[in-house]
Amino acid sequence: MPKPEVDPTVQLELSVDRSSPVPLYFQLSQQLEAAIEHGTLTPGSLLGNEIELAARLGLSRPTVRQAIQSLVDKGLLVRRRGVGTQVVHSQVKRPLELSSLYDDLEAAGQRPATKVLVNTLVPASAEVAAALGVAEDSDVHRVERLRLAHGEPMAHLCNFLPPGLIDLDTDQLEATGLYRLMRAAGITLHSARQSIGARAATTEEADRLVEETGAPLLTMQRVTFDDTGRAVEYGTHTYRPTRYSFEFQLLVRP
Amino acid sequence: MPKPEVDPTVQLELSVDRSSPVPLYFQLSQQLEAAIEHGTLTPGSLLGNEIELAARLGLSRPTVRQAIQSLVDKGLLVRRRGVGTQVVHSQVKRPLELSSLYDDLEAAGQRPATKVLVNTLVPASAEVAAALGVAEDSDVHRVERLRLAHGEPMAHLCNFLPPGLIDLDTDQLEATGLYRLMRAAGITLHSARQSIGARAATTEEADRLVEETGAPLLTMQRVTFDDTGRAVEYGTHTYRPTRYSFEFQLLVRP
DNA sequence: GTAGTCAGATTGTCCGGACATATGGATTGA
DNA sequence: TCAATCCATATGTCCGGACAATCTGACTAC
Repeated sequence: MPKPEVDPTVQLELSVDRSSPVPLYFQLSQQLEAAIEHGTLTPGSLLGNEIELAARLGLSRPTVRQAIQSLVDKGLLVRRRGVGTQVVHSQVKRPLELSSLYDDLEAAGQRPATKVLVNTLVPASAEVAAALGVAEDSDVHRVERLRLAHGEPMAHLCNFLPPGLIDLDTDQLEATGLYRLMRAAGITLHSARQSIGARAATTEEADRLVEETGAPLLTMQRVTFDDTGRAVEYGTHTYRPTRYSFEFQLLVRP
Repeated sequence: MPKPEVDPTVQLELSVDRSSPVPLYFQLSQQLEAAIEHGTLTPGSLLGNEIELAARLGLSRPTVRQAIQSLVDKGLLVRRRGVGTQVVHSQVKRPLELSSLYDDLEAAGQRPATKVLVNTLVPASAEVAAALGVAEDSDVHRVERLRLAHGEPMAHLCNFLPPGLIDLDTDQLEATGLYRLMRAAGITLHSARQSIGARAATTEEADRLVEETGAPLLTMQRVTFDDTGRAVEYGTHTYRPTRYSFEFQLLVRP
């Protein structure tokens, strides 16, 4: 008598292209992720065992494991020894990337607008010098931007960057986000140290964001490092809490 | 003429115990992490190549790679094809875990105190029912706590939990954090969806936290899921922004 | 002197196999 | 009936090897 449970990957069209330069494990993980996203692999359903999956695809078990592991790291799958690998039941979306406000807004379908208020070289204050790891009073870029959504101000972004890293063109800054410019300049972002808090708006801050003096503001400070450990950006941002909040998904590392 | 550069791992005392039940790759990664933490492996220094390292330890290259990879995932190491693996230069500390306020405070050396204000069963409101995935008006635990540091209120924590999961003892809640109780009860936390914002304090909120009405408050909402996808906790927290802010480190996933 | 080329070094990907270990259900025993 | 034991199953760990892709630096040609 056959088991009533049917392995859902059997019906799934999985295939790899060995002539492609894309790694095999990556091809597989992308197909599995698409199937989960699309609902073909339903939450809670068990993936067929690794051995058989490898045999069916003509791959080795380590390759299949590598594909599955990458999805486990993303929080989409859970493995249980002696049981199998199953699709996580909850709605995992973004495991908290180093997010750019610009990308966030764009993903939400709100075409963000940016107004560059300041784009100059200034001597580094003690605070900025410490954050960026440069000498005090040495020249650093200072960029101040106002981010708007639906024509209303949403956030005030003040950033400092060490000189020589990137060419800061005002037009480009208004057309896209700072992180995209940095990535386009060949900088590989590695990590960032963030601090999120709140405080009452000063009169100056309130004027910029069309709020009342003393209104609550959401604040974020961030230092971003590239993979050599250099600080490549220091930012102090203020957000209107009625228009923006930080939303993200965390994964518990096992 | 010998190269002036010396492979720092040569001086390092690395060894593995094959009789131990601890996986070999884990033993190695822990020793490397300790060496980085301790400063024996200085930032920017190159790890010896994987082949030689494996030979010296009597391990296979996949095992050594697995150890190194786990540290790369933690953001402590960076690999470059054709170059080698080097210690990241910046100060990586916490890659943002699913943090418990209690643990955070304890790690900061502030012995946190907790006062349980409410610990009862209540019918689930529409909001709570939606977050926890239970029927509206069905019974759920409601726990309200005041977290104090140095005798001053720091945060007000309001949590809802589905029934039957855990025994909520008021004394235990005052002695430790909620997450520890859940882990101790055999619940494996998997992920959480968080939202951080700010708003002005209502009179009731201000009274609880010894603030003025209208003062800015930092707010956090969170739904936590276990590895079966069940929502195991929904919380609405308010923090005094002069006493607390969210600090964490993000890693860019390559 | 400068640019292009080439070789060595190192990680990235992949294979096929072996044994260990935890899980859950079926079998067996009291 | 209920509890303990056994066993099939699936993942976890580990091995040794092979070739490809990429980076660096030195060499060569112009």
